[in-house]
Amino acid sequence: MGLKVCSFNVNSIRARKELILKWLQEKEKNIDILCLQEVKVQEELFPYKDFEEIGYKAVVYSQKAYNGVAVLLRRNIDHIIKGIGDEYFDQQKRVLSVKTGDLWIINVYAPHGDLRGEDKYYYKLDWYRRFSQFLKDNFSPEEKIIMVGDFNVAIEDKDVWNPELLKDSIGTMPEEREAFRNILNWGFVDCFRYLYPDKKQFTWWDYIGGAVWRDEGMRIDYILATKPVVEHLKDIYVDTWTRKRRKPTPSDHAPVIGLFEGIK
Amino acid sequence: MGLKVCSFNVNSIRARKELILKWLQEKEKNIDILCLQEVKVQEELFPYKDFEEIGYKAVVYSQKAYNGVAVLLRRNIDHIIKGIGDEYFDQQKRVLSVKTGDLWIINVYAPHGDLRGEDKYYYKLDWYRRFSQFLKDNFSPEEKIIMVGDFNVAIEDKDVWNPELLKDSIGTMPEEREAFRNILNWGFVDCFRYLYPDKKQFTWWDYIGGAVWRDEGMRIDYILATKPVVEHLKDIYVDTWTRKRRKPTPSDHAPVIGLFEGIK
DNA sequence: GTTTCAGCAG
DNA sequence: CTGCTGAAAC
Repeated sequence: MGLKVCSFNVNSIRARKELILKWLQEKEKNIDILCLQEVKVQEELFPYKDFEEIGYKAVVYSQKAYNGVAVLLRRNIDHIIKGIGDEYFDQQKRVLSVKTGDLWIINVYAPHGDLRGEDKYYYKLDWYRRFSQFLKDNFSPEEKIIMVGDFNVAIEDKDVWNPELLKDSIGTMPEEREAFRNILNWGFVDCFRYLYPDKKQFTWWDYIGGAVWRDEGMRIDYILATKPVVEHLKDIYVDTWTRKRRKPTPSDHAPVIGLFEGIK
Repeated sequence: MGLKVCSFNVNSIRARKELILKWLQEKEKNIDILCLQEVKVQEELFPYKDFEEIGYKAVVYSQKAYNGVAVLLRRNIDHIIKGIGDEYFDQQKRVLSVKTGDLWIINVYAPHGDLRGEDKYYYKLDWYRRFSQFLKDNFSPEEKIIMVGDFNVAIEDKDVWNPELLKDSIGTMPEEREAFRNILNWGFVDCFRYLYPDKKQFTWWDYIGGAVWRDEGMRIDYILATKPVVEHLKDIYVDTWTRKRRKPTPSDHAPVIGLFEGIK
């Protein structure tokens, strides 16, 4: 009777629909809240029906070709916030907040970024600043909040397979880490690292060169929780069932799954 | 101990590979000579290996994105002619001739054409003239020749589902029919019509509107044979096993299969 | 309706 | 390496 929450960057809901449905039915039958990133589809074209048939209501905030997030759940939907309240940044559909009971779910797809000095490098840092503001404006660390998603930052060196090789690359730069750290400092706990201080576990592996087979990846997908929720954290793990296959082609990310017990 | 010859416009060997292999192994296990059209792939990228594994040697004459033909066979390859000996027309890879024993196989993908007066309308008629010349230059009607392929012409009104509706459309125009008739008159018999003078049987159905389910098609794929071969013709049929399905997506054409008995 | 490509994004 | 778009071809 725990609460099972999943964050999964699917890299296109259309390309991945069959695999996700199979996974939900054969491997992870009792996920309560499924947060998807990079669904890359117009909202009207989201396959609502397929997920309804297995019991999920879908809240979708998305756009054509890029970005797009969705929260699928088997619980009441009591409030929805689409975007971060910024006309400029909300041109890219990256954040969807859904309240169920007294629990907020914030589903995030942070910008990928680029190398230092490039346009997208600055966009990412600016986005993080604006996103911090959004959190401060709408939530309090005293509330029950589970924030999940692809933050496109590996918070520590132990979260990348080869820190020397990947020093100062996208997702490991100190200024990116600081931007993400600000979010945590506001009042979130990194659930995975909280339970497993030393574990090497990645959530993303490059498609190129079959990196997943040598476990050359990064941990950039997170389940974060405010203090009132962390108390209920029971376990958290990365499920490579979808990722470690060739056909049908998987997402380059694996889902992260958190278990919370005794939460209403 | 007959000879089974197949003509199949696959509309991309890469998109269709799995379906064709499945069909060859589950439905048509004993095809001796398989002629493919519109393989749409660079020769280096043709999946030679997959067909070798089930016993076929592949001779490929193809190009990127458009056109491209291949002859797959389980017999000796004694001579190969690529193209029609014309630098201009051979920019489009449409004709591949393979000799096995004293039997010639000529595999043809004729131009699609366009409505009267358009560039591609003239290209098609010009191509037919040049192709006639190629036949005269290289072969004799006294030889054993099986010529197959997508000729993009429905030779008679009974070869289209609605002759009134499709009058003067691509593939039914009198000048296209005359161009194809010239080929037949040189010394080829239309094997299907020879055995079945009145049968309504199409080989192509438009993807649009699910035409195949209402049998709204055209007969534009043929197996032709010179007199010394027609004597051995036993049967000919269109196999809709691949065409009548939704997944994996089939070609818009169905294969035509001819049976010749007592041929060396 | 389906496939191809280039160009872009990740 | 995989995905999406938009145009062109059929």
